[in-house]
Amino acid sequence: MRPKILVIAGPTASGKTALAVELALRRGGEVVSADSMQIYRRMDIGTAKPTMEERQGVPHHMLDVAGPEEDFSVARYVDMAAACVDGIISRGKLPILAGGTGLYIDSLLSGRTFAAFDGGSPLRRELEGRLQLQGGAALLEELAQVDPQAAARLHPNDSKRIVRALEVYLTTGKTITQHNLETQALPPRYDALTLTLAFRQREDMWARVDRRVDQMMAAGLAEEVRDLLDSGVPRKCTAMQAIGYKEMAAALEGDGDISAAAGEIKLRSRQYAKRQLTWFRRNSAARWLFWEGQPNFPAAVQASTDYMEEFGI
RNA sequence: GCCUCUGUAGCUCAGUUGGUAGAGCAGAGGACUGAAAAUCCUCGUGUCGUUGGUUCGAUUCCGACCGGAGGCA
Repeated sequence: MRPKILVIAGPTASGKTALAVELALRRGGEVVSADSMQIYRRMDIGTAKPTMEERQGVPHHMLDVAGPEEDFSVARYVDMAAACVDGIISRGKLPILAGGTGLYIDSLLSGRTFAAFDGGSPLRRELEGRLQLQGGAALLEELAQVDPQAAARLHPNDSKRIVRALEVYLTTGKTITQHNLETQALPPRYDALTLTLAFRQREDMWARVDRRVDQMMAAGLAEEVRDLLDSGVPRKCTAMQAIGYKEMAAALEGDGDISAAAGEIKLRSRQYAKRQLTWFRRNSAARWLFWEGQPNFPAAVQASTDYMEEFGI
């Protein structure tokens, strides 16, 4: 029998943290973050990492587990987060997986494994070089020779995935299609009740996102980014691709227009939230909690508790 | 007051030598298996400022009017 866990998903600024903490306090749980950017140390304001006050004494895992110059990955996340979840279970408490990175959540729950990967391998550099010279269509054609199914699903412009598919085949001798099939056949690691938070009206979500960005600016996002840059964190690393960081870094090293950067951050955050919703919508088993205008936590706690009782956690 | 330029999709603009129009951005939807806050795909009918005129036909030409920008006095 698979361990049962609670998952709280939702787009950015939908209230995941507050609900997770509240439920953890009531039920005796610990929070495991499922956020690809809160992973990094020294990135607190821009990632809206829960403060100590917000955590209210509830243990939080998978925050600050990597340096900003490090390159993290889903595979590393799954390994580490699974250990956290299992530890919580062994302590007799409820694991609450809370976060907005759909790939991380699904990968952890499904028990998915990932094909071998070695960072800056010569093969990868070669593939990327050829991508520049010959273009995606040529590489896609080459992929079609060995893995027609994967090639059929990929668009010539989707160079990131074309390169990875070729890389997987050339390093493991197994096509990514086959790897995916095998991994899909694996039994899920956990039995999850997923609660997805969302705003009924898109405009309400935008307003919330905008307000949150204003709060980040007031809390010193510009200084946080400045510090990262000053300490030598390269602009191109994964952490600096986070929304809020890349725009602010560009402003700080460019025209210095901080308020224009804030506007850009709001825009990118809204677009990100939309993409998150697209991801979450495909989980047909998820229970959705919709906010009417503003978040209503007492009501959400009540609804969540009902669902949890029904689910048996 | 006069002169010049300008008014086209939510925004910035292109265009039609007269046959009712198209890009970027925004927006919507989708994808996603070791970068995922990343990356990629699909979707464009709007009184062409208003109103007269010329014309088989005007958003396109002409006039007037109403916005906007600049110049001269």
